Amino acid sequence: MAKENVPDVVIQRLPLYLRSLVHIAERGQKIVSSTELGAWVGVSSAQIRKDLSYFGEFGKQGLGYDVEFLIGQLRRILKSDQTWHMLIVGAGALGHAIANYRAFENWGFYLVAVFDNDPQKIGSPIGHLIIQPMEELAETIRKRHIEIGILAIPPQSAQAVADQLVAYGIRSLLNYAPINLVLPPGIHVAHIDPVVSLQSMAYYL
Amino acid sequence: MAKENVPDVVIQRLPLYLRSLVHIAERGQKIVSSTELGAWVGVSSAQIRKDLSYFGEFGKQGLGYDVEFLIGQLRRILKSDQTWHMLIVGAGALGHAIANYRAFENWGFYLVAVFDNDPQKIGSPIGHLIIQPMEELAETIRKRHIEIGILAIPPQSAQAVADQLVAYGIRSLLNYAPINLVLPPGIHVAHIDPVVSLQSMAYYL
DNA sequence: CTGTGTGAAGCTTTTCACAGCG
DNA sequence: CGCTGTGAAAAGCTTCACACAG
Repeated sequence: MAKENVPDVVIQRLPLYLRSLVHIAERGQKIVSSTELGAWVGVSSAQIRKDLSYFGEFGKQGLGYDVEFLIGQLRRILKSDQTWHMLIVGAGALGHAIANYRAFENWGFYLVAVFDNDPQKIGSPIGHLIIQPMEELAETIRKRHIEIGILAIPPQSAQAVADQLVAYGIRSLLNYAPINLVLPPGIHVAHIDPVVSLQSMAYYL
Repeated sequence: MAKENVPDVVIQRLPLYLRSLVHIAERGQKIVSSTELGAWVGVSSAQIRKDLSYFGEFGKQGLGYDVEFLIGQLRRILKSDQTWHMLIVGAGALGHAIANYRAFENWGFYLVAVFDNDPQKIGSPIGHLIIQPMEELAETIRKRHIEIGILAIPPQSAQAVADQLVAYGIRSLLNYAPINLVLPPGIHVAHIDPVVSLQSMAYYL
């Protein structure tokens, strides 16, 4: 399906291409060149052509790329054309904001369970779900076939909860806790830490 | 202050070093080697030594790095030892979660204003602030010396609001809207888009 | 002996530039 | 012609390996 070994950095750019392509499609545009897409995303045209060439030949020479076709190909490559089940641990302000975020389903990411260890919160509704106690983690992951965990908890407990999730079979983690998780090889983690982003930007101020 | 031209990728790693160093300091550890810090962060020891060498000689040969000293140096390099003023545009669920996030002040980032264009919301409290109308943007940015803008609005209006912020003098943007902003050179943008993170991870599933 | 700081080597990623096709 | 796809060249980044200092 995918070619040999594709650089990590390419995989991180494909979602950006996809996001801009959707935007271009919504404007009613049918065809796009690598130069134009590159201007939207902020990379060179050669970069885009080279990145796509890892996966096949999607363009028409002398013309460009069919926008809808390329969207479909990127969805397939990024596995956003199938269904994934996610859970959130942590039902604070952040957990609520994530649970009510409407953009996940479009891309095949379905939130199917939310957990918290606060007895006050357990049983309360959150979006269309009910907050569950941590004791039900293992069983819910197995029964609902959950592949992705989202951590929206304080940093003190993040490593321990991440270890639990991995022990119960989770292979991908989206970590909103401001701490670096140390996990076994084969587990994929993405960190979202606004302070880290701000600090990188502040360097240039 | 900073050496010649430091690669971007180095600047993006320094906040990760800082975050792990704080964690190490909280455990009461006084000295850390590049090998140990690398294990926490997930990079090689040579990488850490090389990255730090762009800015000076912070370690003691045969011993390692003084944790508190290195924290201080990284704070200085990343300009987290000074005060920055931020505003949020968008007072929805996400805007509220960000406004109530307690981790910014530790690093010198102070939220001083929140804006929304919904008349229903204007005047309501959010954290210790009051939601202001968009008409007050320009004046507030100037009077409060705001350098950083946070976008927590729907993607449809993100580009227009970003253009406004830049026109009024904002140089750094933290964008939570799932759209790629096209901005003039010299303006720094960091994107936080959980769908992009999830899509990159799903590739490996 | 331990662990930093750093040129040099090795590897990865990006850019170039052009053949080839619609 | 215009724009893709792609080897080859260039640039950038990481790792190696060792002199040196405590």
